[in-house]
Amino acid sequence: MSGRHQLTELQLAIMRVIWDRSEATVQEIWEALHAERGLAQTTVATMLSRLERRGVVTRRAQARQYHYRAAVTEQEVQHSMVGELTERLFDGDVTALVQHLLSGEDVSPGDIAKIRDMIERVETNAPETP
Amino acid sequence: MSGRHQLTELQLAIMRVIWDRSEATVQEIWEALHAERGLAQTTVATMLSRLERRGVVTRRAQARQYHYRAAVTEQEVQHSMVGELTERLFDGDVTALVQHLLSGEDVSPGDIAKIRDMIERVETNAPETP
DNA sequence: AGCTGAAAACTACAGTTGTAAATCTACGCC
DNA sequence: GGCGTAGATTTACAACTGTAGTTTTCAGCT
Repeated sequence: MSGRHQLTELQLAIMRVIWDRSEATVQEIWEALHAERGLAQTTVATMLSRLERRGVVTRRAQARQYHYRAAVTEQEVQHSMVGELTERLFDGDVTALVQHLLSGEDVSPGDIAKIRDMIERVETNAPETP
Repeated sequence: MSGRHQLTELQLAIMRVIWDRSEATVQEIWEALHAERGLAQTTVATMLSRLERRGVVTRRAQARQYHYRAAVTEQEVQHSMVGELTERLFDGDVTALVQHLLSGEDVSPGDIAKIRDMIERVETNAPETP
C-alpha cells in the first residue's frame, strides 16, 4: 500500500496505454510509445516486470505472451499523486493549491469560467451541511 | 534549467527550512528536521552538497561554516512541480486537475466556499477579455 | 526429432536518492 | 607551535529508474 501509486513519467506513459485498452502486451505498449520516445522493446518489458513486482499491474500468460492489466485505477493514481503533492507543497491545504493555480498565468479566463461552473454544480448538488 | 525545480520530499523539507529563514547552516537545518525524521547531520550535509551541485541552493562560507541560500523560490518550485504533475496526469489541463480535486472527498464544503470566493475575486479583477 | 524465431528472463550499467560512517582540515587554544 | 575538535569532504552502499544487450526457452514447423 506504500508507493504503489506514485508513478514516474515513463511508468505513467505505460500505464496510460494499459488503462486505455484495459489489457495490453509488451508489443502493443511498445508500438504505442516508441514513435515519440524511441524505446527498445526490452525497455518496456523491463519496466513492466518491475511494475508487476510492485503490484501496479498484473499479468496473464496467453499464447506465448503476457497480457498486462492495471492493478490500480487511473483515478487512484491521480488521487494519490495529487494528494502527495498537496501534502508536500501546500501542507495538505487543497485551497492553497487552487489559489496557486489561480494566481499563475497558466489559467485562461475561459478556464476560470469553467472552474466557476464546476463549483456551482458541486455546490448545488452538495449544499452547505449535508 | 532542467530539473532544478523538481524536488523530493526530503529535499523539500530542507528547502522549506531555508526558505523560512532565508539563510541557514547545516546545523540549523539539522536541528529543524532531526526531531521528526531522525537524520544524521551528515545526511543533511550530503543533501545540501548535492543541491548545491544542482544549482538549487548557493552557499557562502562564513566563520568555518557554510551558509546556504535558496537559488530558487518556493513559488518557482510550486509552479514547476504543479505544472509537471498537471502535464503528466491531466495532459496539461488545469481544469481537469481542479475537477479532480472537487470530485474527491478531500475538499470540505468550507473549502469549496473558499475556492468560490477566490474565483470571484479573480474574475472581478481580471474580467472576461482584458 | 531438430531447428527457428519470438517472447521472456537475465544481466548490466550509469545516475539519483536516502542514509551515514570515516576521514580530512584548519582555527583557536594552551 | 602542536593538538583537539567542529565542520567539511570523501567514500559507501542499497534501491530504484531508465535504458538496453544477451541469453534462455519453448511452441510450432519441416
